[in-house]
Amino acid sequence: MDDVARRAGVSRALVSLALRGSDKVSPASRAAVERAASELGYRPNLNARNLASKRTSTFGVLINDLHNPYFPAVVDGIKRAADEAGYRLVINSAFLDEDAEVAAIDAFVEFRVDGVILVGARCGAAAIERAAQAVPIVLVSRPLASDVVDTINNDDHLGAQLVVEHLVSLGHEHVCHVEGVTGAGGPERRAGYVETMERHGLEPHIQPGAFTEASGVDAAERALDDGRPVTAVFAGNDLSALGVLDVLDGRGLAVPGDVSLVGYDNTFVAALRHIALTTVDQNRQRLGALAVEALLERVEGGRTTARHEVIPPELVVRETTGPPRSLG
Amino acid sequence: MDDVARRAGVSRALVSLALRGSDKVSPASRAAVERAASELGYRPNLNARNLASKRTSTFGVLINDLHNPYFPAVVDGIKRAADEAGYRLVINSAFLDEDAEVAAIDAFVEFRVDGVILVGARCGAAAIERAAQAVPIVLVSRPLASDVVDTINNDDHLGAQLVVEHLVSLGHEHVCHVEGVTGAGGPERRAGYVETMERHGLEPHIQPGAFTEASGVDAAERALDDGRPVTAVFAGNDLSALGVLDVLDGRGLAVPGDVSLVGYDNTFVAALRHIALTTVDQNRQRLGALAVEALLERVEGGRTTARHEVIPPELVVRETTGPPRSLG
DNA sequence: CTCCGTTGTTGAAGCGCTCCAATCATTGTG
DNA sequence: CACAATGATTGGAGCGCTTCAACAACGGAG
Repeated sequence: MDDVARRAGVSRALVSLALRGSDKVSPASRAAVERAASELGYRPNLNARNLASKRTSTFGVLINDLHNPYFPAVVDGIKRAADEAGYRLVINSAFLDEDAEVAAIDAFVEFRVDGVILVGARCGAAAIERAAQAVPIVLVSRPLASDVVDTINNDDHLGAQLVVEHLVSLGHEHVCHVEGVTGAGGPERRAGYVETMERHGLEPHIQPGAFTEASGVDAAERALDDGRPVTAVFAGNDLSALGVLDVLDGRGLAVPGDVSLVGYDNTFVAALRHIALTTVDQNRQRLGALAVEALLERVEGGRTTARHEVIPPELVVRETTGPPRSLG
Repeated sequence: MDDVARRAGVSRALVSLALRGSDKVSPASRAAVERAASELGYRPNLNARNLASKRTSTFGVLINDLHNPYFPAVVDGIKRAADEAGYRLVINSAFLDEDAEVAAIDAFVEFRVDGVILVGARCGAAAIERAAQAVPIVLVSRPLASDVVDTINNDDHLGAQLVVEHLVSLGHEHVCHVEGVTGAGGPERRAGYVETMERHGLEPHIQPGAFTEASGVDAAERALDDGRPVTAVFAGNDLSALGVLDVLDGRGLAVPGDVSLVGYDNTFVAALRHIALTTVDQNRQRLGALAVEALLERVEGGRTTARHEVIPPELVVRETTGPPRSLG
């Protein structure tokens, strides 16, 4: 930086101002500085800048599992909103390891990011609230009743309701739900399912599961061997729906001819033409954008109370749902 | 840090040493420092540390497109190797935008990361080589004949050869290849296909395409309407294979009964039981691990010449390949 | 009892930037 | 023509850490 200043014939302070586009720099010196900088191949040192200015203009984004096709769209939304607000992003993934998650959050704190977005974090609430004392934190896709961190979630209860309404309107009465016990939103989806079924005077039929393809396979086999009639399956997420689909195929049951199938999340797999799964879209881009908005409110707006946002999801009807055979 | 020093009754310098686990600190003062630090909730400032020590112990990882299911496994391998070597990771994604890619690389340089790993980067070679003057760079999944950056790739030529050998050994003579023109590795796969076909005295049949599902659909339709017989399709990657699969399904052609199908990459989609696509595994974890290794050789080993690694892929036979109907 | 090698500890000098108060140059006003 | 107001520029302090030469304390060898 000294070199740049000397070469441009100005002081270091002016170089700093010019390079950051301050408006109190004469066009002449700005040009001189820019020429000198590019001739010297000068790159400002972010560490020094962050240290001196006591802010990083950076948000940390922690993704619980990079492998999960659910996340990219959320990060997409975050990225777009952050770009617009002039913030940089630092992404990290914990690959499902809780300790790694906490370590990653700590790293964000040590780096002094201006805010942290946790997407689908699995780690304990205590660790999160502790970190929240040092930096604003917003949780996406993980409900948490806290008054120190913000949360942004889709309305899982409503999403499940949409699914059941759709199936019922097609004429289904025997809708089985493959729940996602541990996963985020699982309990809410289940509750929405049960409530809506009962409102229509139908008997809930729940098979335990997780948010994986394998659990979908198990649940489907149990459901079909159970004895109770099943004309439609509402899987807890797209991945488990694929497991169900496999079993249906394997048993020669046509979809949606014999059994209708619905997933949740609208991941790109559901959109593959060869699968064309009816599912629920959470509007993940919006989820990400709202997370950034919440952070900005705290960082630049000075908000200190927690904000808990719940946005409505949308049913995406594709080719795995239709009227039950008896009506067909 | 001053507070910690005072509370522990030692100097700031000693706090620094103790917190980084130096071995020339007495157990007594180490304990005192650690207690003081945790009581005060002290978090070292990474920016200050990086500035003072002139190294960050961090590698920057740039993923060309977060949405592509190809990448997570590579990052997984990188993460594991970096952890082991005591390096932190900073991940970023450009979402297919070349300018964003260059900007992200610049950001890595400004942050003074110790090394950069570009996974599937699309941006111009010039930009990469320029950045390479400031920081060691290794390219994964993007061949580039350069003597300033390292590259780590799978042997696409060999992979294609494995595919053709597999199909030929099943009895296929009419193997169509849906190429991936622009994508990384596309040309090499094509060349491997052509060469192996010709070695077996078979006539190559190539349909242009890209590495997307939609292009697979188009290519498959063209191939089937073309007039030439087709008993097997070798798609450039898994995604385009899914497009092909959809067309085959739509036309009532059984897979592999009427037509065999092979992809490339072994993404998790290929492994879905409902799809069970025969494909080629690049050993992406290894790719990532080798990238870290290459970086370490430069950073800690002082290597300055370029290293170009090509690792052999493996055929993964699932359920979309079988003997052609005429032999069945 | 002195001298020296260890081991543990410290003060101070940076690292490369930002930011503030102070300075200088210029223009407009009565 | 002096004086204030405005705009452009600068020197220097300071951000929170690491590093290194220098120093204190201490036991063992001569």
